[in-house]
Amino acid sequence: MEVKLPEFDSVFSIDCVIFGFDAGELKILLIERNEEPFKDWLALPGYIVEQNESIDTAAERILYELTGLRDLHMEQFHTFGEVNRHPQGRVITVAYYALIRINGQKELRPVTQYAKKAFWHPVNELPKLAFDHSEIFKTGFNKIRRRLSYQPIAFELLPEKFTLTQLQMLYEAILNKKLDKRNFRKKMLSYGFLKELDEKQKGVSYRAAKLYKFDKRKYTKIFQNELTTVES
Amino acid sequence: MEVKLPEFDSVFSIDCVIFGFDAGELKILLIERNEEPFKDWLALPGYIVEQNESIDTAAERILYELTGLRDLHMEQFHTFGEVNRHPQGRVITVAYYALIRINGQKELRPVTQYAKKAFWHPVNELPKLAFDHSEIFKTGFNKIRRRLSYQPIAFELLPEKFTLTQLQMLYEAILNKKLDKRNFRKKMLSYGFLKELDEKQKGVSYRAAKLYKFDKRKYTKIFQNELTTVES
DNA sequence: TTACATCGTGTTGAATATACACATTATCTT
DNA sequence: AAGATAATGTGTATATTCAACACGATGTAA
Repeated sequence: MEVKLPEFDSVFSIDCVIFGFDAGELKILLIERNEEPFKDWLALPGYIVEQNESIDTAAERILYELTGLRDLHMEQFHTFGEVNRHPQGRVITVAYYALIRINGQKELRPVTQYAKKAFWHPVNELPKLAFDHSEIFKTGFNKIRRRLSYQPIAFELLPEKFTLTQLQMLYEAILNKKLDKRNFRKKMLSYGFLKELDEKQKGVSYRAAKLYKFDKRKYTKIFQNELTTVES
Repeated sequence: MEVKLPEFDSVFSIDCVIFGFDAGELKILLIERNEEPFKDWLALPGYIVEQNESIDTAAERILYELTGLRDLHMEQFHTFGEVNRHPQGRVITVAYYALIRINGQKELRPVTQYAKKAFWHPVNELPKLAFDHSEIFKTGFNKIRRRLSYQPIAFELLPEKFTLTQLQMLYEAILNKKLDKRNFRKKMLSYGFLKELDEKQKGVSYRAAKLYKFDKRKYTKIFQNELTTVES
């Protein structure tokens, strides 16, 4: 080390926008804060990056500590660096998102004291969130919307077996518009990564729909072809 | 301030991937470093964010200091946060890109001592760069490639008046493939944001081509309509 | 005047996207 | 068991977009 890096009172943090889909509604994961500033406020799960961990690792750890959720594939989508976004000092935050299945089983249980609890909240009618988290959410939501229109990322939100109507409802929830049933089905099936199962929906009081499953192998094959990247 | 933020020996930095187009070639802006580490290496223009400036402001300042360029519209595209990406400590860097006109007039002249010089270098055959800058460049290049396929961002690289052939050559340089002349023209003109001028190319030893100009007003109108964003 | 280099232009067929309605099926109720 | 209910599952016609493809016109230079 020939030159010392300057020492500022500044830190990095991670905030996570985790989308889930349940009961026909799109939701995100919020925590209730148990720490100042913004104690008792609702906020995105987020915390400070340790000095010896990469930001991707930090994102996983932080989400786990605040919500008990693990092993989800998150991706960074934007970095927020306004000077006064944190009242206690300079904090630049890297925002990540993920789409996951809300599974009745999975309990949301913070493993640190920083969060009182973690829970799913519908994306419509979100309350005001701590810090600039409302803006972070909005940016993230717009990202996945746009992404959904050219990449089939919706499957990550659905249970393993799902009906085409469920899939369509999810698209409609994210894109916030009605889609045509026949055209939607035609298009989805034409991709070739939906596998029709020999099984039907259970427990509905009307004609049960066929269940489908997402064929990841075919999906990645198709998806890869669409990306042209430089390697050199 | 009730709780103090932790004090790590960690800093934010900004790195800029600035694209230009000249003599039919796509280029990026590099500097020759005048500081350890990586003294004398080629690198992307980049430096440390001050405590009292937002990252967007920092990006502008840093680019100016290292290259003399001002007032360009940069956008962040990714944040690099591996633990050991900087040999002197923990440095997380937010990468920005911009597309600009290389103007014969504009001198590239660093105003700080951190860079010995700044210059344009063709994106093909880039040498190994300092830090993880080769990777940052690659990520940025892939970003603009993908972006070019759904947003007409190429105009930012061309002189104010340009021919359709020049525009096509630029697309071909970025996308790295040949395009069909007639289809390309048809499509570009169909957008309606190209304004045909009453002027022709000068100084060529063959039939001169018509000059066009980019109509920013129409462009933004069309462009806005394509984005559906959430506001609430 | 001739050679050269690039400009500028249209059509056709294929693929994709859009608009649109009703008979079928399983369940529930009486 | 008959009828009501609620959602499933399916096809066609039209418009739009994309892809492939070649050559005469024009200006410059020798």
